[in-house]
Formats: sequence, C-alpha cells, structure tokens
Amino acid sequence: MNDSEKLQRARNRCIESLAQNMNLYGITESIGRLYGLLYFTDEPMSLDSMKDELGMSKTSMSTSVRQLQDLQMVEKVWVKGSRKDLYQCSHDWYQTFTDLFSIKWRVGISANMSAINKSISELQELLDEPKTSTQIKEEAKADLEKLKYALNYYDWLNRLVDSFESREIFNFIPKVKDTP
Amino acid sequence: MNDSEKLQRARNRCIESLAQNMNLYGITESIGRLYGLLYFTDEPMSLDSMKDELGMSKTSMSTSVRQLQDLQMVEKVWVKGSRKDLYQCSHDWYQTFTDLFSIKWRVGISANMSAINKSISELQELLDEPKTSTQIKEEAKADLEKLKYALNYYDWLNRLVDSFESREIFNFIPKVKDTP
DNA sequence: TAGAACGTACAGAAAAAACTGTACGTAATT
DNA sequence: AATTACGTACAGTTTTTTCTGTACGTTCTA
Repeated sequence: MNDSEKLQRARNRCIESLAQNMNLYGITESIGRLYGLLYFTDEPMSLDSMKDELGMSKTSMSTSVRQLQDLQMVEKVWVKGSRKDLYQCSHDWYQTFTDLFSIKWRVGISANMSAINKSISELQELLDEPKTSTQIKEEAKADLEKLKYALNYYDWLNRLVDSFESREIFNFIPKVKDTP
Repeated sequence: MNDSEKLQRARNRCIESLAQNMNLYGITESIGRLYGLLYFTDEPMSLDSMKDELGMSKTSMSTSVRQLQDLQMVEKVWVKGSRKDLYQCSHDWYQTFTDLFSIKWRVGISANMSAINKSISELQELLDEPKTSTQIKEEAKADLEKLKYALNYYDWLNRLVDSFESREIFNFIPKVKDTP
C-alpha cells in the first residue's frame, strides 16, 4: 500500500464512521457519507465530482445536497467562471449541532404542544359540564394532569433549544476543555 | 359524539402527535404510539392488551416493548397473580430524554472517536516518515487538523451528555420556569 | 439561434424496514 | 403427566424508503 492509499484509508475510515453514526441526527448513511466527503475536500464540489467520488447517481447527489442545505450543513458557493453549482460544507460542527436541533426539534415541539393545548381545552370543557358523569370526569382529570406535565416538559425542551440557538449552552459546557 | 368518545379523541390526538414526532429520537411511529398508549394507561399492560388496543400483532408488541425497554422508557412490572408479563412506562420525561441521549449517543461518539484516533496515528506515522512526499504530507497535515477539531467536538458532546446524566443540565436549564 | 451543459421532476427499480403468522420452548395449571 | 397459556425466534410478506435513469426546462456558449 502506497502513501496515497494510506491517506485515503485513514480518511475513509473516519468518513464511514461519521456516516454510520449520523442517523442519530436523522441523517441517512449515504447523505452522511456525502457530508464526510465534503468535510475532507477543501475545494467546493460540483454534483458531478460528488457523483464520481461516491459512485452514485447525479440525481441522488442533487437531492442529498439539497437535504444538507436544508439542515444548514452545506452551502452553495459561487466560484468565478464555473457554470456548475458548487457546494461546501460548514466546518463549524458546534453550529451544525445546534442548527440541527433548532431546525428539527422546534417543529416537533410546537406540533406536540398545540395538540396538547387543543386536548386540554376539550378536557376542560368536559370537566366544566355538569352533566358529565363522575367516571368520565375522573379520567379527564387524570389525562389533564398528564398533559400539563407534558406541556411543562416541552417548555423545558424549548428552553434547552433556546440555549443552543443563543449559544448560551457554551457558557455552561465550554467548547474547550479547561487546561489541566 | 358522547363524552367517552370525546375523551378518547382528546387522548388520541396527543398520542398521535407524540408518535409522529418521536422519530426525532429515532423511534418508530408505531413504537411511539405504543409508548403513548402506555403513558395514558395507568395500569400496567400485557402484550395482549396492547395488541388489542393498537390492532397489531402480538409479535410486534413483543419486539416494540423490548425496544422501549432497551431505551429505559418502559419497564416490566410484577403483579401478583398475573401470569402475563406486564409493562408500564416511565412517566419522568426529563429522565427519559437524558437516558435516550446517554444510551444512543455515547455509542456513536465513542465509535467516531476511536476511528479518528486510529486515523490520527496513521497520519502521524506518515508525517514522521522522511520518505513521504511533500504533497502527501500537506494533505496529511490538513486531515490531521480536521480530525483534531472533530475530536474536540466529540469531547464537548461527551461533556454535554455528562451534564445530562449527572442532571447538572437542570441547574442550567431548570425544569420549572421562574415564576414571573 | 443552434447546440451543449447543467440541475431536477418524475416514474420505476432496488433495497431496507416494518409487520405478521406459524411454530416452538418454557412455565404454570389441572 | 397432560394441557393450557405465554412470549419470542424465524421466515415470509407488505410497506416504506432509497436510489437510478430518462426526460425536460433553463442557462450558458459559440
């Protein structure tokens, strides 16, 4: 094995590992591999060069890179004289991490919260209505408690994501280890 | 629509929303629905009752509940006089949240770190070897920088997960909002 | 203005994941 | 000891997701 192969092998090991564990962030292995490729490639890449490197179809590259763009992990760059669209990845992983949370989680949190709020008021109606049977009221009360608890939890989660977005989390967990 | 149906509808809306957004945690919609059912059911449930409620096969219930157990979201409980295995869900969502991170992320982090460490030493060998061409050395140096950066990031991520496990995160982001 | 280069929509193929039913081992009941 | 109840391994089916190739609209080039 020559030096170039050694280099390649060291690089690929990391890309592969990265790609495999990116599903924790809800990212496909293939898309993770593309991100890894972009991470190690210093020049912005075109869809064709991605295709050649990964041995996949250009269509896949197009849709994959689009997804990475939506997650703010990759951006299109303009390079003088090139007709092709060129892409490069964000090298700030802390930013990428917090962006991912913001983008993906906010939606889920607010969807759940509005479902809960809707149900809370329905249950409250049931409780306020004198004709409702005792049995039903008991159940409604129990559900109401659980939903209020959930609402508090989502509020907490929102505040956690706030701290990511505002970078305050880095006051609490600093980026660099204290020197020993 | 009678009161019982109203109750059911309010409950199902929340279960459905919960289930749909649980894929953010890497959890299937069906499994999320099962968790939601368990959340609202106060008595521990058997596989058969889950099956009846969700209209799915008993096999699915068995494997789903196993997954929830692995994620510490559900536990088996012993009830006197029952031959069936009975399960109930954890009602502490903060705990569930932090457990999920610990369980899922730790594995990924350490996998990535060990891949990186292995590659770092290979690249270092390449750099230490006088016969290596300048071209290769340049590339190795660039990769090395990136890998060291990644290592720092994973260290940060580990410390974040530490703060979840140790509950210190709740000092920074308190569970209950400050009263206004 | 003709032609080439480029990116993507869309339909279909391939692969992966989720789900089911049967079969079987174990443990409780009679 | 025979029977019943229970949970799960496993193979096969269904559903979903991922991936590809063709076709087409747009933009640049000559």
